Amino acid sequence: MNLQTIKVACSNCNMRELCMPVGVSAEDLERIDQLIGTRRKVKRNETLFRNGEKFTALYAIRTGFFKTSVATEDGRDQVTGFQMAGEIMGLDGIVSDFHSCDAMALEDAEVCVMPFDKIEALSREVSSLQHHVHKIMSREIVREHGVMLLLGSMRAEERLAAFLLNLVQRLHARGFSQTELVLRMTREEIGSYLGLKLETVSRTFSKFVEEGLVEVKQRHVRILNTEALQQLVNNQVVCH
Amino acid sequence: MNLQTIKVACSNCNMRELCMPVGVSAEDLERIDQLIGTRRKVKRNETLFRNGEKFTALYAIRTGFFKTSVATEDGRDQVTGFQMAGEIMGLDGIVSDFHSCDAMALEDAEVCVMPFDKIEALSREVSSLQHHVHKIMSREIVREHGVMLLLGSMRAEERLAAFLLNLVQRLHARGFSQTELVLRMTREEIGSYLGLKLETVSRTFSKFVEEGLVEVKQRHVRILNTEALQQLVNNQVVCH
DNA sequence: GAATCAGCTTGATGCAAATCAAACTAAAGC
DNA sequence: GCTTTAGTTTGATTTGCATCAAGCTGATTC
Repeated sequence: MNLQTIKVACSNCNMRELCMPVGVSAEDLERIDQLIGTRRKVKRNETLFRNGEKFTALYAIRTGFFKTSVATEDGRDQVTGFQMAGEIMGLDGIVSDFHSCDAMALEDAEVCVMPFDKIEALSREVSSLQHHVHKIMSREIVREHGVMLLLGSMRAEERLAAFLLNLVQRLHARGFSQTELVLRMTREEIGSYLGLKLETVSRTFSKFVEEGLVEVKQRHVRILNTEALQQLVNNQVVCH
Repeated sequence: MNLQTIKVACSNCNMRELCMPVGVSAEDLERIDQLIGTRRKVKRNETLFRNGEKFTALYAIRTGFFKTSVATEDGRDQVTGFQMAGEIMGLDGIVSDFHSCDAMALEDAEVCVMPFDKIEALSREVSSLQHHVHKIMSREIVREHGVMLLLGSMRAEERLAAFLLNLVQRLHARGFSQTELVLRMTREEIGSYLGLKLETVSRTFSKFVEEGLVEVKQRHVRILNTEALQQLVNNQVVCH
């Protein structure tokens, strides 16, 4: 059983500034605390929700790392994103009341379950929460625009560089290193996200290593030249 | 000057069932009418909003056809969608208060301007409107998942087939033919959306014509074999 | 009605990434 | 410890789409 009934509070959660609106009165914050009915633990390789399941809640990641993916009838699938602590999952389910993608934990994880009817009810009373929910959804739309740009118009090197910089930037915002990271996903999952085959991902990593842009040891990556990666993404000629 | 101050009402707009929540009381519908301050006409090749402009409102298309696109610093751009009557634009601006994409009319158009602060205020009072707004944003997220799948894992033929079927399906929902359509965009714009070059789009159209799947005369397209196109998208072998 | 132009088609060629294949590595299971 | 397995790297080859190039079509302008 994955459900815990111990009461938890956003007000003393260290992810608060990522999940929750800022500048909320103590009174409103207490009400926002009520949103979270339960927490749920999800083990590595288990799904938080699956395509076709009834939508009931949004999920805020407390710890762990997820991937979301969509699939076609003929079995191809596409990773649509990687999510880490403080990020919200489940927005895909609102439109039809059923989830339209899978969310799988890539490492043991814990999420806060926020029943969506409660979110809507409280949003009607706390306008900062209302606006926050709108921003979260808008942010996801804008993020996906960026992925479309990547998939539609970038070459393999540019895609991988953009991917690494994005990951490390988000990790940095969570207090981790700006230059070192541990990949929680396989080369195949990276490839699926970037519209490449795993061999191409591997070769591109090797190329970056040869060029001295990164060090790679299995899933441990150290970025040696952030600027050069950034220039790659911007399609600028890198002067050696 | 593109602003009109004549009062317009959602309650007697024939796009209502596309823009607005269904099953709303007469009273609430009257309040929803108040959302639309003005209409705005946008001529072909003019922009409704641009990347970097202040976000103030969402726009519901009354007539006409738009494309939205994002650009990188180095000049590449990516069409992120084509929008038609009844669809909502501007969601990208909520997160940062500034638009992050361009919206350009591909034919003379008219939109309803819905100031976002008014939407939020009324959403707090009319829960059906609130849920409707959430659904519109969720629908956009799910749509973009589909585009990611297309860009990340489909071949040129599959992409174009999916594109045509999607367009014709949306047009059909608006009372147009299930088999005939007029493309409002160039081959280059289709290519940008599908992650292909215009030559590839053209060649793929020609291939479809050779195979008897469609008739193409300039921008007029008649679909002759919907099922075969659908099988192409699903990557199934088509038996001849 | 000739000239211009944007958009489209088609052909020839090149190349980036996919595919096929094999070997390597590290972790997990017995 | 040895075996198995999932994941990764690297090489050889193929291929689908991009690129380059030229000509075509229909609309617009003078």
